[in-house]
Amino acid sequence: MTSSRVTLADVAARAGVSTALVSVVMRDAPGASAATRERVREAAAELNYQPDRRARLLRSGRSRLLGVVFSVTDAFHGDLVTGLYNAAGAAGYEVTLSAVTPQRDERAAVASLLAERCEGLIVLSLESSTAELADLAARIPLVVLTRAVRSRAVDVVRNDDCGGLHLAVDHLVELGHRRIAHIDGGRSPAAAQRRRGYGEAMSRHGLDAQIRVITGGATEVEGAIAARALLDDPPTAVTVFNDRSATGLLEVARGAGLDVPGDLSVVGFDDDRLARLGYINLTTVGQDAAAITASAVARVADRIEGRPVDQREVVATPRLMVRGTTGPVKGLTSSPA
Amino acid sequence: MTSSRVTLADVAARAGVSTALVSVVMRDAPGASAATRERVREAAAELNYQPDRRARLLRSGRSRLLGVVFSVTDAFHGDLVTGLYNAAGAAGYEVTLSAVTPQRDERAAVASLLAERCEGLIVLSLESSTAELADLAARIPLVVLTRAVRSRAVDVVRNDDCGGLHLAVDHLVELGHRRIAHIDGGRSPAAAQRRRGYGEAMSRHGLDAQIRVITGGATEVEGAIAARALLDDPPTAVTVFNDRSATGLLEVARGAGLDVPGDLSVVGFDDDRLARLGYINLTTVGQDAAAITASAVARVADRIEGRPVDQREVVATPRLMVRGTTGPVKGLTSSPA
DNA sequence: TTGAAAGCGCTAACAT
DNA sequence: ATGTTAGCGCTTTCAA
Repeated sequence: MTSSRVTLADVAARAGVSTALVSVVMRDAPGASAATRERVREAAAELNYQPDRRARLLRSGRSRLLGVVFSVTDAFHGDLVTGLYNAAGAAGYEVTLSAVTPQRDERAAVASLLAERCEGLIVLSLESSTAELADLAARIPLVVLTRAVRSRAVDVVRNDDCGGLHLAVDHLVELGHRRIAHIDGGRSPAAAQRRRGYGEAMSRHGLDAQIRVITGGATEVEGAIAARALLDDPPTAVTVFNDRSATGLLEVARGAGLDVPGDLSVVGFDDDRLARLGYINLTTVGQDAAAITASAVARVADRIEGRPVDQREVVATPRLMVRGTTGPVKGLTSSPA
Repeated sequence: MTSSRVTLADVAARAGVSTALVSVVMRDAPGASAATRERVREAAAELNYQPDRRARLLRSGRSRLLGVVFSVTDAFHGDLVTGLYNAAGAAGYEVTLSAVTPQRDERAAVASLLAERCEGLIVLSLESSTAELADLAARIPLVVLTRAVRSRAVDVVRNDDCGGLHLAVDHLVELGHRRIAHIDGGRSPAAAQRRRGYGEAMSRHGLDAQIRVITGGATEVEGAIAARALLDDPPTAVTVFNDRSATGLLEVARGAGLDVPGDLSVVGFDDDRLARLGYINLTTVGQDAAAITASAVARVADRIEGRPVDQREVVATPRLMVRGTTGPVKGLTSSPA
């Protein structure tokens, strides 16, 4: 019943060779004749041999293992984990996951990874304080994703949130919008970046920035509240802190009889699962998960292998995903004169 | 820079004792004086010692490690992973995660876990065929979650989908509904179970089962289509295959001017993130992730530890989450006569 | 209560 | 091309 007790020695005995030779064959290392290789592989297959990664890594000193801390509740983390597997595989590293759950905090997740002797850590999102991160970074190569860290001692890879709002505003201006509001996301670092990007882009176009500040956060409810505030004197377009908030706003705006995008164009941020749903179909600023994860793996590999690193922070370029909630300003298309 | 090279021997040297004793202390095993314990702990802390789990497990033969295969794209898997960490911890097991992504299939995820020498596997959802699962189950203790498996050779823990629809229908009947439709979810095993539960419950109440069959699946779009079909002659309530579909249905129903729950009560299934959103606030049948995961861990532990197992399939009891999309039948509350 | 020694499954030197 | 030996960091007899 419980096999998996097959070891190198078993394979060696069956193939009639030494364990060292089996090791060579299993690792595709040079130093074995084709005939032997064949025989060893056959024996291994017959015995259903699985190399024991732990023993292998214990002996060889290096683990080539990257620990990834992520949160099970965050949809975008799924995209990042996907990218990390790809990037790590390409770079010759394995990935081991450690989840943050409501009952398992970041500290626990990190400790578990440390006990597995990862060579480097990639941490998504974060409860940890800057000080904790700096401590950790002093112990092991570390890259923090998706958030800014106020420390010159920690490597960070993050999205260019500021640039993302430039994209959003440019898109709306191109469609003829001039009265564009921004629904703010509260006091997270990301919200500040996005607010700034909005302001910069508006000035660049010589437009008045009518920032609607909704303090407190990033949820559907807050988007809905913002929408109500907007209804008195609606702009022709809004950029919203994130997709969740934008979804709440859409809900209220449509409920109040506004046509989207006829009366109001809406741009979100994140390109999360919600935004892609057919019936929401939100135009939004997408983070480039593939680029972010590739940078993260490259960076942590540089640290592990002792290569010099020129900058602590890598900023990824976002992409505008044009969908159904943005359109030309009313009257613009219907004025062929 | 790169520490983490601290070993038991280092701690032993610093504390002035043998490595065996340090091992005892680190494992909280009996056989060391309080004074020694104190001294060893101090030394370990000073050196920032992290036990090497690999070496530990290699030596002790057992790994007490449970491998979990899950999908990064499925929100409910997040809940299950959360529960698995809790249950495994309580049972004295560690959890190691292996994700299925668009570029990493179940086979790869399982192979990686096997190489880590997990003692048991818990696999969520599944692309694998029944035959593959049966093969795997012959090699290592295995429990499959969230789906039925047509094989007497595989342990399964799943939700009582049929019973869930009994709950939903009972709730609606209690609110005075008699004309209740069911939006079907296509040809998955789960859809069949839910359809059956609906039919059974309706007969039990002596009601006519007006099943609206929408073939093809489980998405918002399909819910929306079903809603349109319903609009000609709407029932007073519907049970819907899942929350995603129910969300699409809500969208269309409200867009058509129906008041929910005034004109139409809606019950979903899954209690996924969407359902809990304030502005959707869907009454739904929740799967008991805690119970499912506890059963799964208990079952796999039984197998690992060689305890007899009486049944291959464990069925968890779902729970009705009453929220804002169900209410009394119109006229019933306003007829105090 | 404490220490010495063996060995988990594997890889890396070094021999042959 | 192949085998022998040693030892990764830890736990586990067994002896003191």
